[in-house]
Amino acid sequence: MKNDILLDAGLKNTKPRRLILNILSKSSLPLTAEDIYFSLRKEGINLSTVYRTLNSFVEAGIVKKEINQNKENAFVLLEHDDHHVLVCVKCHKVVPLEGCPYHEANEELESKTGFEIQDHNIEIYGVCPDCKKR
Amino acid sequence: MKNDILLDAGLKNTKPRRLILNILSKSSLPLTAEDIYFSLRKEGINLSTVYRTLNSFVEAGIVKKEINQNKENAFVLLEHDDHHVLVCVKCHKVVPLEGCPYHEANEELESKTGFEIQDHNIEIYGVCPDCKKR
DNA sequence: TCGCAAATGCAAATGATTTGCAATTAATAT
DNA sequence: ATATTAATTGCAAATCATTTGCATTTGCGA
Repeated sequence: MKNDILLDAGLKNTKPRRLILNILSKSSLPLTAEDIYFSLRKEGINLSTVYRTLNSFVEAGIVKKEINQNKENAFVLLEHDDHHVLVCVKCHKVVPLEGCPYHEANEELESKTGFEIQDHNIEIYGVCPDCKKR
Repeated sequence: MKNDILLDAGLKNTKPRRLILNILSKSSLPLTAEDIYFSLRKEGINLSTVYRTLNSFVEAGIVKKEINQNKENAFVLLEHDDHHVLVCVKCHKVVPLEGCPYHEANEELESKTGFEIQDHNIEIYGVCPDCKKR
């Protein structure tokens, strides 16, 4: 069941962790520690706890730490990582892609490398049509 | 010529910027502001200048800000981004991949989206052979 | 249910990044 | 080549993000 995410990772099943996991699971965008702290303001969870929890989630491989569109440190559930995006190097627009042109290659990659592949993330950089006009 | 990178980006061609660009161009790994500051210690460049320069490089689309293996904020020349890596979600080992299985799809993607593609970055998450054993 | 290691909250400390301002420098027009 | 002007820099101080120490609480296994 779902709560085993924590147990499996060797983490005690506590209220702050359940709450934070829940918030992350509802957001496909990466969230900053502040974002999460704010969502939890009525629960009285401490900001230190948010940071400590996020760090242990990263350590456990549940969550990925990355830079969000606003250049802040942010956290996203690995399984929610927005896998395929085009990023404009001029205006920093981010356009999600449909489908995954890399799916077929996974099996080959698994046998070649011995990795058990769970997820992947593709970012493509270029100049968007709007910025090309300028 | 190479120095036009700065001019093209609308940035004045100054000594700190040339030096920082040069350091970035020699490293395929993402570097922290501190890393760069340290490399420049004999040049007497101020740490604020390093930060300001890196931010304007990011703004100009020359450089990407990302989280390095040590979970710090770091900067890498877009053209040096280590494009294809396997990341173990258990031990955080990073294994670079040879070749790019996504290369052929670029042309199709350009015509489909109108983007002028310059670069791309693929991260694949999974469990490495060593961690599978445990 | 008990005992203990792990987790939490709080306040304080640290570390990273940004900012204000005066002095300098690079690009532009003369 | 020089003067003009806006952009850039260095420095010190401020701010913001993140971590830490410690006393208290809580979850989990015996």
